[in-house]
Amino acid sequence: MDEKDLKILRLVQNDARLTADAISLDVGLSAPAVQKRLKKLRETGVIEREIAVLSQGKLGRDMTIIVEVILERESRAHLDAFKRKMRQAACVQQCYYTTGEADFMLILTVKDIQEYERFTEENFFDESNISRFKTSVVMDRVKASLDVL
Amino acid sequence: MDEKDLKILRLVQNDARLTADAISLDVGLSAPAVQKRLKKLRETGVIEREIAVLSQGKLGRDMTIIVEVILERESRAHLDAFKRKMRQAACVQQCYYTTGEADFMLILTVKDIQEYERFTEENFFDESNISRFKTSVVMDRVKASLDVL
DNA sequence: CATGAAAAGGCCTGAAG
DNA sequence: CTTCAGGCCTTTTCATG
Repeated sequence: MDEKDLKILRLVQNDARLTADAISLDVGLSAPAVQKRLKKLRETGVIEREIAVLSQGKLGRDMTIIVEVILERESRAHLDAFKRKMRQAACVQQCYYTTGEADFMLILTVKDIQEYERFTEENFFDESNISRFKTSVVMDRVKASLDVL
Repeated sequence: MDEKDLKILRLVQNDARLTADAISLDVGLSAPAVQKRLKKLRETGVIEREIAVLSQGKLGRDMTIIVEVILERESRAHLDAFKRKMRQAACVQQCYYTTGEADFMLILTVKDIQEYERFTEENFFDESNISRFKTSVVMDRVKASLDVL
């Protein structure tokens, strides 16, 4: 992992379709050398995966909601059950288990507020283990980068 | 946008390196037909971009922090200034302007708590427009999907 | 108008220097 | 690491439903 690897990573984390040839010009290596480094970065897990980012708006899911959840009981079994539920729920994009007031922080994308209401009924009200939850509607997605470097 | 397009999108949002040939088997089209659909999906912006997801842990930035920020004054100028700052800050991965108690919700990744402290000093304490902020440290990143479909 | 088959071009992957 | 050759993927072209 030298400076050239970092440069390659900065490029592909913004555009995974760049050809090795294009990268080689920026980095100052031959195209095969770049490919070799990319292969190693994938194998070692530095590059976890390569994905297509879809437009939420064009797919009719342009509403983003943030939810703080506080559980009633924080036993291991209850925590795991809640985590499992969030992983399965399609509209949950991100779920964090946190310190502080809330136990969990969720970021969801939905078509409209009705879809969110349905989500809460299926995931918060049926199960009595939710103490309370606080909903915030996102007015502006100011920044949504995935850049690590 | 028919069912075949949706199937293609579901595949590439998980793995953008799939060949058109591999996709064609799942979708029931020829490889060129898949390529043409992919091209159109890119041109129309349904596929916004294709990126490499890097491992935060392997790059030494495995600490995730969530911050709720409440501003002192909510004038347009102050809002814009804060948004601009967040866009520039490298450790800010996501920034949302929200309804509810907090004005902004941030998700950052840092190397350690010292880096976060530095961030707060540079962005929260120097400027008097921050009323208060609440920090939560992420213990478990339960889910971090980007799947829209 | 979108699909499929075949050919041309470009890109990636190995070996040798 | 680079150069070069081989092979795969992609991208046209063109004919078809």
